[in-house]
Amino acid sequence: MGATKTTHFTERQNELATLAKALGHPARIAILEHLLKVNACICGDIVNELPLAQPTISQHLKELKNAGLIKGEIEGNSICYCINEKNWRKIQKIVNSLFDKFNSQTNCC
Amino acid sequence: MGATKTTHFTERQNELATLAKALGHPARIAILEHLLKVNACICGDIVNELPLAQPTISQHLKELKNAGLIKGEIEGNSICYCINEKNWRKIQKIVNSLFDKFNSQTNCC
DNA sequence: AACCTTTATCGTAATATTGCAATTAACAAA
DNA sequence: TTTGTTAATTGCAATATTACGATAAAGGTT
Repeated sequence: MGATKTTHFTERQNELATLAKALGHPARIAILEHLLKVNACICGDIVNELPLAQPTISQHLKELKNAGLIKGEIEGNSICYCINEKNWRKIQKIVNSLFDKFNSQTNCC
Repeated sequence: MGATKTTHFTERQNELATLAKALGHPARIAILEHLLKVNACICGDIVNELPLAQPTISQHLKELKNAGLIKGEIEGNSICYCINEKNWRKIQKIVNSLFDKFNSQTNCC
């Protein structure tokens, strides 16, 4: 096979996995960190920052956008990407909800 | 191509991406949540919990173990899996170090 | 209009992931 | 030793991801 059996898992499990997957590539981490660093959503110069071709960057930006991590606004003939403020903290909470489930008191080994 | 260009990114970016990747599948989220729920590291009955064949579960467990999220200890002829206490919080911190970089004051859009 | 700049999309090749049947390995129990 | 139980490994098919050249689309500039 190879196809992920998403239907067998809960909505929440799939959502969390999808978010993690979006973060699961160094180029996308690098893109996010660049956006976080410059704060102002400087756009296509991400291509100059990273050692990847323009279509590849564009593809990664699309995935980050689909995951809700970033947003892009048209500005003249270029596009301004930046952190999706509305979702960022929400996604952080979703991720932490998994990590916070751990209780070291009752862990057996 | 298709091969991820890990060499072009920092150690940290690759580490974070690898961790996120390990979390990037609903089956692995489900396995982690089961381990978190039962607290005692009940072992191979994960296979009974999830709608996946034993070799598939075994493979997912291996990936979670490689990522440092869980550990497995031999106990008789079965193996006891549980959350890797030592790494769990550390990994949570690594993930949060990304999310905490966001400063809504200076975000432009 | 013709031209340039910027970004998305298409097409395709290389590689990685997912899933499982079959088998093996390791150990316990009879 | 033989048998049973549990989990890892192997081998392979199906699918997904990654990367990029070529091209298209959209808007600005002259």
